[in-house]
Amino acid sequence: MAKGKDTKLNVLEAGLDMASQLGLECVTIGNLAKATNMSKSGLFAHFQSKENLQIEILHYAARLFSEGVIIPALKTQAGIPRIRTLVDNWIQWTSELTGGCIFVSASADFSDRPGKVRDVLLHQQKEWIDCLKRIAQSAVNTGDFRKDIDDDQFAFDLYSLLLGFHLYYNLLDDAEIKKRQEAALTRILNSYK
Amino acid sequence: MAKGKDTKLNVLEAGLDMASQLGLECVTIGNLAKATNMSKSGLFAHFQSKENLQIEILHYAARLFSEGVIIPALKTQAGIPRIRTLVDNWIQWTSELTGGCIFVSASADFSDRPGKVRDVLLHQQKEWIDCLKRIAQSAVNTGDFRKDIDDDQFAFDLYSLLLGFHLYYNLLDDAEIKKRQEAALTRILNSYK
DNA sequence: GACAAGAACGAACGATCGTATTATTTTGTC
DNA sequence: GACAAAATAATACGATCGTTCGTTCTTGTC
Repeated sequence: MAKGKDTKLNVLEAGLDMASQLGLECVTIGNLAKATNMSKSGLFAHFQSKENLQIEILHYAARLFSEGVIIPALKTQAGIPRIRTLVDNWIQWTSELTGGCIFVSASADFSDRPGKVRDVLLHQQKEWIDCLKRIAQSAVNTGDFRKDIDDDQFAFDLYSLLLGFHLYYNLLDDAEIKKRQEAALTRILNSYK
Repeated sequence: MAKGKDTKLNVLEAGLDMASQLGLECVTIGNLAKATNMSKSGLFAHFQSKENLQIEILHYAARLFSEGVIIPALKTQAGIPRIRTLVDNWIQWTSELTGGCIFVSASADFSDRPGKVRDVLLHQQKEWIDCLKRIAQSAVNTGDFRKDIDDDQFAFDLYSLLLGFHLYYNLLDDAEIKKRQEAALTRILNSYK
């Protein structure tokens, strides 16, 4: 029976949208049911708890993130070009969402909320950082970066830049933020050459 | 009548603590009443709506932030030493809070939630960025920074760094984050000399 | 000590929360 | 088309949400 899959995907899409605007904790089963023209109980049956719903939204977001940000970057030329593509894709990803990036807001919201949701989120964030580290290493291999770089430091530098962009873009609505992000990125890249 | 002031400060303190852990939107009047051993209605009377409560928590946090982070930094030697003090104070501030920094989580949560809370938050964030710009200018005046720097870019660079630190410190619980933050700060400072 | 003002409370409102149970509709298989 | 399984809905539960109202306790002033 394929109907259930379709419905669930619809719900997850609407859920991600809602989480992007209001935060993962404020995605309510009632509101989500309204948004998808379903009954509360019909929607609830697809997940078995709100916690599961939140986790599935995170997994759904991660799938989209992987398909839209990471994989396309890995297909481009390794080294600095790949890093620039990754950053561009990330910015594309966060600007396509109605609100902000779900991982950014959830990271702030769930860092002090122990439970399965936090565990999943933490795992995802570590994977993302590992991804940044691998991309740094591939830049070492191409010779774009020098050999003795600290890839953890690079991941931190790059992620911080994206977090700054996220704030300036979403809350502050800064018109010149793209320019500043590019300047900062160039400075970071140069420091690893 | 001074009793009211005391109680209200107690409530705001507990409210800030709760907001730091759960996010500003999840500060509930019922829970806050329990935390302060008050009745819901007794507590509610001090604010006239939940929105006002949230706004007053933000103002209370801003006062503490100003007293604990900004003013002490302004009393130290202008230039790079002042910038380093500011960063240290900021880190001190966020690690003294039970959860994360209320401004960081609220910025993520309220960027797509129009209303008075968002307006206050936006105003505070712009003031904070102005503060960073002024401190950059004072470093220009002392000669620590060269004359043609872009102070908006500096504010962005520094704020991004703090946001990165915040994530690594709170969610990822990274033991080496202090070291990485210092490395990144030094690199930023050098690029403005 | 009377009196007004302020502070805190108790109880209740309608709405919504997450969840469970039970029924109905839709779907795929034979 | 019969039948089982899956998907969705209807209804209800206790808890909590933000808020209101009327009452009681506390405080300061004269």
